[in-house]
Amino acid sequence: MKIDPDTNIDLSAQIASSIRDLIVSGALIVDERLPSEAELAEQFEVSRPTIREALKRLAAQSLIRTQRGAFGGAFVNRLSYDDARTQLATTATLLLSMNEVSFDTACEARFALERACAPLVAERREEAQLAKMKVELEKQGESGLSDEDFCASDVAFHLALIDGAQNPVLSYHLSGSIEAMQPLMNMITYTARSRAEIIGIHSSILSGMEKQDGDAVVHDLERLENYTKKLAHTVMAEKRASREKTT
Amino acid sequence: MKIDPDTNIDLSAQIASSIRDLIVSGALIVDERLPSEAELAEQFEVSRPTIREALKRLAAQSLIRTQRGAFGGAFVNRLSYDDARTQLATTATLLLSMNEVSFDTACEARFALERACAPLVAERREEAQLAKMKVELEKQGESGLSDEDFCASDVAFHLALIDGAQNPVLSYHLSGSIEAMQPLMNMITYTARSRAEIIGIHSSILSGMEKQDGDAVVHDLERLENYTKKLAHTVMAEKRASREKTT
DNA sequence: AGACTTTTAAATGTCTGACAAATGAAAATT
DNA sequence: AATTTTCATTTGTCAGACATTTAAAAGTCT
Repeated sequence: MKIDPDTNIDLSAQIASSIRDLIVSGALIVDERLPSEAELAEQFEVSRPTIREALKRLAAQSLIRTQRGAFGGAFVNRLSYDDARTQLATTATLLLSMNEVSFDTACEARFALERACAPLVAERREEAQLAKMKVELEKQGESGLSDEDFCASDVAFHLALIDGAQNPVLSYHLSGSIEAMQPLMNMITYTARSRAEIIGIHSSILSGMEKQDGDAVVHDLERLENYTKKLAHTVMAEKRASREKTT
Repeated sequence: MKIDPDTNIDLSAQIASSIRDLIVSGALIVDERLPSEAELAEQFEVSRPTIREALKRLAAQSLIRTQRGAFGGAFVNRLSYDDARTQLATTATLLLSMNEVSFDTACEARFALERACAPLVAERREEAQLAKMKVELEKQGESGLSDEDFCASDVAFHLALIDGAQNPVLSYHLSGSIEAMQPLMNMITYTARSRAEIIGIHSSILSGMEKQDGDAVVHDLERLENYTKKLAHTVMAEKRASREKTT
């Protein structure tokens, strides 16, 4: 193992990249221990701090974990769905906030993805999901509920929905996207939205699932998408009006 | 700014986390310069190597970039779709390889996601996408094409398809998932697959798009999913048979 | 005055060496 | 045999130094 010091890329980035390749390719398997920092430093012919920076890069991606003490070291980490989901939600959030994505575009993507699993969900839904959705639906009807809690319950409702597909890979992709977009939507629309309207649609989704009617669920999700977009347009129009008034 | 040294968590992880929060919350905006490593070390009351490890963690997530020299430093990075896609593909690949996801589950998720954008694609597709898909389709018919190149062209075909939705958020989620899963599928099925069969379905997808017939595209994607699953089952049955023969 | 070159200061990149803290194995003791 | 102590190993953190890069500032020449 050796690294090219002539390029202007960081040594730690190169080393991280070559170790990452070993993990992704399967040459290093889950729970396998990497050589100690001192040994890696020798192998790559760099100093220990450089190796450490490389390992921290990998740790930031949850590719390795480290343990102190004798027989400690860096171990290849089994990437959990939870870790992956957290990363995806962060990335998706930043992608939206930093790239001037229009509300309609984000909204369209979120609902297109959710509708993708509606047929599977309707077919496979089990009592556990239905019960969870019922609980959230009732919570959304409570009068003392804060906007934050309503939003959180909204997210929980939709996460329960997609889990109904019984497909962890699908859940991973969708939950990341929903967790990133729902707060954004909430922030924009909470002033104008009617909880009753949303609860009505949610309730209809639930009954569609009970009847295992995928088409009905798809249709309700379309209604929800349209309602959300309409709200956003209303809010934006109001903002524009009040801005023009002050100038 | 101060950090708790009494917990078991690395100082560099805590510092990275608190800077990450500033970025995600918008307190630090794109292209804003962070204090120099020496200043950060003073603010957080830790040494420079610890600060550096924290910054490398953030760099690994493409949240910051660094520049050497006077007036250099660490800057909040605008997360590009490309960076985000690369990260998602790596994460999704590892999620599949490390968590014993069945082929059917991965395959189902990949096609459910792709079908999600089929209606949008059919409606909005432009000449650029159609042309790109035509090019790939012709390439797939060339007799001298290696398995690797056929697979790469397959990926390119589907990426062009989803780009037809003209929704970068959707493209991000889908391209990551396709890039992760297609090589996996290829590895499993390349021995048994019939290129003619796949090309036939691709060709049908293309004509559906030309006619802006979303339902037809969805139907063809279902055919492709079923064919892929069937291939995988065949291959696995053969493997099982040869294993039993040797024992 | 304007264009070019040189200097310089500031910042990251890397290295050396050291000590602290954790941790499990092995040795010593009861 | 069970418990305690010792010990070696490894990561976590620190201090200080030098190399390298970079752009601004100063200096020089036409």
